[in-house]
Amino acid sequence: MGESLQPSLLAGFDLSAPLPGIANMARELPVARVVIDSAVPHLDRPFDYLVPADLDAAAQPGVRVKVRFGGQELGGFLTERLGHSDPGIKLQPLRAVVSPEVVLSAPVLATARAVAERYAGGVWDVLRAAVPARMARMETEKPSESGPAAADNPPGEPGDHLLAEYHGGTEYARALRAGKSPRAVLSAVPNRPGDWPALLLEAAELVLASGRGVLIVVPDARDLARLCLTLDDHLGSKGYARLSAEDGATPRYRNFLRVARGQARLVVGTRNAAFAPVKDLGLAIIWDDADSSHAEPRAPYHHAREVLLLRCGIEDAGLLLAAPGRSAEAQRLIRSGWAQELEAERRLLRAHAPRVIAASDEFEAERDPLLHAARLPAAAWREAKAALAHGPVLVQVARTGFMPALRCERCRTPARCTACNGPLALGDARGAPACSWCGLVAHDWSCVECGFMRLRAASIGADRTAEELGRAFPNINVVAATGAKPLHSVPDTPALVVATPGAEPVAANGYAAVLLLDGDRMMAREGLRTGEEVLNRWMGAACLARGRDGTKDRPGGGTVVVAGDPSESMRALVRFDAAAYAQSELDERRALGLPPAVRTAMVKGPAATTDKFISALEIDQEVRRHGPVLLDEGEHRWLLFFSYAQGPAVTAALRALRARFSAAKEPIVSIRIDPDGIL
DNA sequence: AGCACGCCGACT
DNA sequence: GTCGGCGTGCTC
Repeated sequence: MGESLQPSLLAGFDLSAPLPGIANMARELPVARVVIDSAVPHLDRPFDYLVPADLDAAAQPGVRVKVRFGGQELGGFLTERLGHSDPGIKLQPLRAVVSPEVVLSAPVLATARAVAERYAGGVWDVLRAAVPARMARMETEKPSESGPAAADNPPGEPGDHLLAEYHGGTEYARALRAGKSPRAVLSAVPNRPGDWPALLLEAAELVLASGRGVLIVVPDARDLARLCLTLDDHLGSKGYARLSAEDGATPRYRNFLRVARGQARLVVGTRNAAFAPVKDLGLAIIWDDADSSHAEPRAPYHHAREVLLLRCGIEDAGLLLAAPGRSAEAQRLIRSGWAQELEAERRLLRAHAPRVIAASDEFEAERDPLLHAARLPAAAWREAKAALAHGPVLVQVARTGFMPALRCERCRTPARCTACNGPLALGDARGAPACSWCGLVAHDWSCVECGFMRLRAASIGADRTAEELGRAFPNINVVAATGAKPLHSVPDTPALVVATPGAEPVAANGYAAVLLLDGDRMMAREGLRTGEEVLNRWMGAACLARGRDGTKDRPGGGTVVVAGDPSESMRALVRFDAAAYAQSELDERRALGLPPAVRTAMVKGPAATTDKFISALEIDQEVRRHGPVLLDEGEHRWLLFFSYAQGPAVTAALRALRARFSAAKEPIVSIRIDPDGIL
């Protein structure tokens, strides 16, 4: 800004009407620039305040402050100290420094700004996710003995060469150790010593040894628990900091302070840990970036992978995207040359991946009513039966409640109510199917397409499946693990473990078999990325199975049975090659001009305002505009398609216009950038 | 969300 | 001539 040319320290102060306390302001750098806690779009910019002399010492960049803003007291972060402000503005004094603790570092602020730009959202919304709520007592708590992270075990004993099992991995490791910041995408080989936590730890230790900090972001509490077991073993619980919203506000803030104070150089956590103020970040690692838990469910709906991409650019840090499968976005980073691919040795993958069997033999199951009820293909039943002699068997089913949707058994046409056209379902009370909208009981249902008179459950939930499997496998212990009843691990004893995607417990020595039962149901969801999501869920579960060959610490013979109609996803699972699948998906999207080969924005709100918003948008003519789509309650939705190169200009235009509309008191339009699940 | 400032009507 | 209606726009 041009004010650096302004010679007078006092420019901008109204000297004719001194403010209270102006005589007592700080002598050096008397102006504090503050981002305020306001969700109002046109107030999403810094405001300047005067620093009273008594707050001078505490008013450092990065601290929480209180300010007076248009009649009310607001919270905020002090971002800068300046010699003077813009001329012609009466500055208010800073009301208070909430705590001298520096909780917002310069690179994190820069990242938050970049994230807000990318997602056309407010900086404050990002900061709220980035900086955990203050817990005042934690600030005075004396740090429990051992100071900076000290590894009890020197880095690098068992499994020190896991990265070397990938083409380019040795060079990648060397670069990390040498203080460089390489970027890579890796699809992890399962059943290696210590599994993926050991692989990520190996990369982290190389960077720690180079004197820099490391950040590891995982999708959820289950993965975090698994990673922390490994870290506790190798570094001790004091050797790193763990940041997860699920740990609760107090431990979260305690750990956050250790990071902010530079007492922890290795940080692991869930999505918002991507903003952890790690000092001198050398490497950020994201595990399983295709998992939807990495997307923040609140505005501006940022994704941890994109946060880290921006942050690594800002801090010149390395990035490692590691996963059981491969997201199309990760594949794009390889294809564009931004990241290198660390590809597994094919021979190694063949030996350590489980054997995968595709079972599409519906008619076999029909002969056995028990298997039919549990919708278990005969091949799956045979494999499970055999595997149960050696260990636990995982059964992955689609996420849904107790109430299944019904279809015609012969032609698969969804069964609908004759009165209101609502979907028919079986309640938990056994009996005739009923409409789940109007409740009308369909006594003698027949298919409107083919006249067939038998129904089949399109899918049933984990609880119901567990019940049915109990009947198909008498005398076998059956446990269910779902989002509602999470279970992190199961013992290495024969049992059937029914779980929904993402909630699969880990078996101590791997599962003897994994049955993937609800592929058709998961595939039935209309959506551009359905095939990709299904493959990722399958790969995630398949990687919990034992390998084809045994290793010295794990038996072999692992088998995966995938049931359902043949599909590209199924073929990719059988070949255990998510990278090739992601590449072909990406090629297809590029040809069609669809995400993630292009970027998208969704604008939605009251019809008139939204249409006006779109026509007032000052963006390149080449940006494709689709709409309006009429939604419920008179709302309109528009979709914009634009290239990655056009991205910054488009999101900047959306942000600027949103601010203009907000200032003009137009109703709120909601904007989502690169939303998942709309297309 | 609150507060100032501003341009019209009603009243001491 | 002055007080005050609330409509519009800004808030460091």
